[in-house]
Amino acid sequence: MIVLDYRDKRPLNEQVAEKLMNLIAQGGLAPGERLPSVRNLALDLSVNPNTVQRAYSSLEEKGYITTITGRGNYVSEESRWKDSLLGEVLSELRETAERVKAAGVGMEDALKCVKEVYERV
Amino acid sequence: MIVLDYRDKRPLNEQVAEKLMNLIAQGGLAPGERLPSVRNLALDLSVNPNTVQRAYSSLEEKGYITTITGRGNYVSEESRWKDSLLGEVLSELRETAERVKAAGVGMEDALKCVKEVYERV
DNA sequence: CAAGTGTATTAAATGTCTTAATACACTAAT
DNA sequence: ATTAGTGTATTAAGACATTTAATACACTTG
Repeated sequence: MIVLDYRDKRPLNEQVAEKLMNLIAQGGLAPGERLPSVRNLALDLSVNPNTVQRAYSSLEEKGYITTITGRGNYVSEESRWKDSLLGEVLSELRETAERVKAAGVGMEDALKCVKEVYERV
Repeated sequence: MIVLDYRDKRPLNEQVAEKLMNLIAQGGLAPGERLPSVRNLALDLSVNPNTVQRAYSSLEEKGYITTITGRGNYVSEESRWKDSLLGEVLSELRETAERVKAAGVGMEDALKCVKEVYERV
């Protein structure tokens, strides 16, 4: 389900959170679906439960999942996170585009680059 | 010349390097121009000389500046860094585009976003 | 020679991340 | 009620990166 990259310098809890978020955003985890328990996912990933819990906490804070004590963590309805995700991701794209532009890349090349990503399988 | 952001979680030496790199890429520091000495910039930024030196080292490694022991650090000719900067920046754009796509943003919207950045003054 | 330069080293302080070992409250099934 | 499984919280310890500090050395220029 998830594979951690130990060469990546980012904290494990962030990696876990991001990968789950991507899964949710792409529909790999449907709204209402239950996530693995903190302890189970920690076992799967060979990671400390605290690390998984931090990942889950940040996901709940951002609205991707809903936590029910004693039951588990469930994927939220799309309406809970869709808008903020779009906003976040588009502002990231703007920032990157600014940097690309500042580096002297022409608009045509930048657009072509984005297009290629979309047209790839 | 440079202002550090202590709310930013990234290391100071990376911030210094990035801000100088942006200045160079945008022509704020012309090729051949001399950079402040390690000690002087450290004083200006209220930062340890070691921190500035690390920033300068990474800039030299990437070809943005040329270091001459006993004399100082000088901005390299554009040809030294232009290509690698383009590559780096385009791969960053690809990564961001992947993320934008994964979040469910349509290609048209993504392209429009990039276009708007370029058409802005 | 003197001043200013880049460079290197060692030590200490700090902060974050991660693991580990518990403990507690809640929920569901029996 | 008991039990198993859940989320949550706490404390301690270690590993690691970042930064500061205090030096020292080699080089270049005037």
